[in-house]
Amino acid sequence: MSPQAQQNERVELERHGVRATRQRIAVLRALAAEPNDATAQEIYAWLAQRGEAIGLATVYRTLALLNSNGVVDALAHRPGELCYRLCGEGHHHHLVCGECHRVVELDDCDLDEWLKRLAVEHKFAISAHTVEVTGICADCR
Amino acid sequence: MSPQAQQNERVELERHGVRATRQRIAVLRALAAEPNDATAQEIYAWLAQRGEAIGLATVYRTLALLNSNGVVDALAHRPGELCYRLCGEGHHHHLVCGECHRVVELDDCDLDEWLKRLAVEHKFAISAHTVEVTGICADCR
DNA sequence: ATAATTGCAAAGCGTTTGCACCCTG
DNA sequence: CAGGGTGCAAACGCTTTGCAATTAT
Repeated sequence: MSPQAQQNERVELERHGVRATRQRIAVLRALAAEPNDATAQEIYAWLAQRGEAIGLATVYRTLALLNSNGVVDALAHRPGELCYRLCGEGHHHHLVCGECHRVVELDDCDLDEWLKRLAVEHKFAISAHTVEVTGICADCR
Repeated sequence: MSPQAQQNERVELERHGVRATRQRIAVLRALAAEPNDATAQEIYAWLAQRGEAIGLATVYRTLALLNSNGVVDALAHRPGELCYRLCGEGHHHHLVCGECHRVVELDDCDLDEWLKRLAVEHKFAISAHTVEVTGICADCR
């Protein structure tokens, strides 16, 4: 990878007040290369295969850090493991293909009105909501 | 527990083509006693505390079985563990209090129109969707 | 310089499984 | 009585952690 390309990841990390290390830049690159979501183990394997010297624990620590800084999304489609993916700005949900695991990022969320109604009806202060839509994409049919 | 009370659980199990054993009846009773959701471990502890002789593995096996037979819902609010709860009939979503983990079952789902639009727009055959709304309930505020 | 980050290996966690025994139907 | 169900303990897979060595600012 060119020093030029690394520059993007470095800036992204520093923008979030995170120290730019070789390993963190590598994880960010792996995420950028993956159009869908990936588990920590998959990212580790991807990097190892390309000769990146990085420990599995570091991958986990980095993903947790990036997630808490809002750089990556953590999806829990299956119990017992988390999937991560670079997230766009703002609030959004995902449409996942059950066959090939392709993920489409949805940018519109029509739920606000419904949520407001729920808040009143059940006397909840609603802080968050997740939506995950599953189906089969055109290519898998 | 009275033999009378056991009868309800027995019928419920047999209705789903599941053999009624002492342990399965006990798990069903534990679920019925829990207004919110519970993990396998919590159900095991609840039963053990009441002197029910049951193995942890059996609790896991029973919950998996009941889930695949549509008797219980499995929610994954937290990574690495599943929560189970008796589910009402039909399609519904949950409103969960992040503080006390109280769960409110929502019976209206206004998403159908939105989903239809997504299906067309992204050429997906949509098979399922999950929604989970998190907030703080009135009692915890 | 020095405080943060890393790697390794060990521990932790919830969950699953193999197998001999037991019970339901 | 036959086949499914159970208990135990060991195995599992993913994730986290302790600690000494390394690295970024």
